[in-house]
Amino acid sequence: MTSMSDDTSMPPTARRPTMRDVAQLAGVGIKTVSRVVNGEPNVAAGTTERVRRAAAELHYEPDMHAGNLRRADGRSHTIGLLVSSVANPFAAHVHRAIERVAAERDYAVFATSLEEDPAAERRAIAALSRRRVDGYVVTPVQDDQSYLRVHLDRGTPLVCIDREPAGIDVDSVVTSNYDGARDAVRHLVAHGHRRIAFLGDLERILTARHRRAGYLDELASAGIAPDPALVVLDLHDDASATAVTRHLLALPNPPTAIFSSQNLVTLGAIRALQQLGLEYDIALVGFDDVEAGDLVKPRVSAIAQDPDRVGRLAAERVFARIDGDVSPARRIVVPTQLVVRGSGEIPCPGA
Amino acid sequence: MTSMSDDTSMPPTARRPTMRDVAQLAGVGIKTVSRVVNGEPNVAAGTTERVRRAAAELHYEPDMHAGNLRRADGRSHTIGLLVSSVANPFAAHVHRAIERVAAERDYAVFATSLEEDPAAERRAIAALSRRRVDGYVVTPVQDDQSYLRVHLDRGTPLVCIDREPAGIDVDSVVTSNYDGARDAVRHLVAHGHRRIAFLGDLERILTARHRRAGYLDELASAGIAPDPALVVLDLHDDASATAVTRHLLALPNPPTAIFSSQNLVTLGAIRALQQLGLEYDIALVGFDDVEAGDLVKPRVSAIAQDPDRVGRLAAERVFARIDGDVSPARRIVVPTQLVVRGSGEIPCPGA
DNA sequence: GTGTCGTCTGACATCGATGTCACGAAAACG
DNA sequence: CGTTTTCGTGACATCGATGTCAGACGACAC
Repeated sequence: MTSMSDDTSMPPTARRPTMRDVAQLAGVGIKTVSRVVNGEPNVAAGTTERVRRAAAELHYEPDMHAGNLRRADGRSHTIGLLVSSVANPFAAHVHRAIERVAAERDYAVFATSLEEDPAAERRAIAALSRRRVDGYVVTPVQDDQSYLRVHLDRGTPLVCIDREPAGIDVDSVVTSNYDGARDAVRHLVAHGHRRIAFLGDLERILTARHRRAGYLDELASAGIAPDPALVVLDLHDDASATAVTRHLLALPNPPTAIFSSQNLVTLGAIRALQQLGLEYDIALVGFDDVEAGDLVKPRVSAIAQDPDRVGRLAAERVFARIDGDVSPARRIVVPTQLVVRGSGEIPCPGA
Repeated sequence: MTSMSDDTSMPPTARRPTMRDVAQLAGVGIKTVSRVVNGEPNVAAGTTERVRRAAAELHYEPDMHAGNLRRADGRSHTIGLLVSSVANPFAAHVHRAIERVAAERDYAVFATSLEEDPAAERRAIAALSRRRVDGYVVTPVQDDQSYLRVHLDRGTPLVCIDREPAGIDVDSVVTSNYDGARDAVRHLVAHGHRRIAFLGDLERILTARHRRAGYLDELASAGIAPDPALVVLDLHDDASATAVTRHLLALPNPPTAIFSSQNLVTLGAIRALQQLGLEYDIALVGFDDVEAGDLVKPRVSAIAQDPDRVGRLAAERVFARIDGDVSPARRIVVPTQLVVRGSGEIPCPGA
């Protein structure tokens, strides 16, 4: 007869010990265990020791959620992060920066990808609200965030990143999209270019519109009339960017420079230039730096963002609010930086 | 006298409504609200409607944690993900894939970066355990995961990704590091190379050791005696990789090809080659594809991993376990793919 | 008209913890 | 030495929800 009643390997699920179990084993009241676990004062040294030993023996882990139910401040020590996609390099670095700040305070971070879907934004907020997060860091997708006011009124702070909120008055941390775009265009103009193409991201996205505005305004202040044929909007992946770039360069009167407004679009443009063998003839500045941008030839000039700083500042704002800061909403602009590497300094042939 | 008692903008925190509030407003018992919210049967249509209206009017959101306390299955509908860094492109894509599977089941994902710190692994597990996650997906950092057995025994499943677990018998989803490395070396040998340098990641990391083993074994089966001078280990960033590569190429008898075992290291090697003007003379294959690898010249050949598949499979395993699957632990290997682009096909000059 | 049944509903105990409070013992005070 | 304080401790109510159970009611069969 083989051992059917094997004690050590059979049980698929052992019950998770509670404070009561620890209390019983230590021979004390449940409240005393609570005191020891939470480091409250007025527990005899010997008692503390017994409780600790019992807790360790049972591998006891307190249930934060049960505790929060009764606890005065009711904090879940959890925040929620909503971004376009956790796989997007910019968002991923923002995430890492936020996590770093959160870790210092023993906060855990829920991350959710919205993929530019407005419905996903509401769903994600609801899901996190049911989990009672203490605060949100959000890349807004919807046109209007006023539906979030209820959460704010209940004391759950929210900070917007990358894009400005609409309909609510909350802290935001944004990149200087408009000024950055102007910098890019000014740089190209300074190298003699007047026919500068613009490869824009989805117009649905606020920052894309800001970059377009910067492009147009800088052209205007340089006294250059924009050529509608050189302005292409609503690009969001590199394949379409490649196709569009090839098309632009095949025009009878092609651009001599390109300002691409987003990471993937920049990669697509470079691919087109390489295919046509024009990478040393057409100037290119991209918004948002590309990994390995200094290994491509010519090396890629870019308007670099600072995701690390965006994330850190956003996290600091949420935690300040969680800590009770009730000062007026702040709008923090993180400047971009023109990274000069080569592709943006190709001079205009005619000039 | 200005309005000091402004009702609409003053209150910093409004109380969050509970089921009791909804019940009161709807004129029903609290249990009936619970029934409606959870879609339980046997509630009159009119009552359901009144409750719904009351809940909507108060913007009621159920408290999942309070519910789980009493609920029979006790699921928190939350899983934890531990990776090297959420900013690492490989991990970020794994994360996205896991999130996709989780979203289908209304699960939220906690992501934590360990940065190869063994202590961080234990801290993260403890933090998530206190939050009662239903499962873990972990990139192990510690040498021994047997301390996790308690969690497993309590019915919280764990799946390892990228690296094999040690000391516990759980599902794992790993890349074919060893075979991938052999593929890389075989490819270089096929192009006539015999002096192939190896740029290895931190030896502390299991996968790094596997890649090194693959490198050595493939050399051996090609009848090539490894030159210790060409094997450099413990590289983890691109600056040191650049320096080491420059050093190797300055040797009296330099390598004719390089196999770099990790993303950042590959970038560093390319930089060195470009600085020396040798990028068309020295063959290079990198483990793990680099973004924009097809825009660099020569285009970068690589052993590509499939993070999307790794993430999806890992998530499927965790959820299967959460659903009660008690079949033996499975080890799933996701194959790598050799991406031929140019840098790896540079022939050996002598041959 | 009466008994049985299914539907609809709410009172109450409970989940695992913390906040309040009261009590006994020891310490500090006069 | 009596009295006030402080310390150390546990009983109990409570947080916001769900599980159990019993009761009210109307429909239906006899």
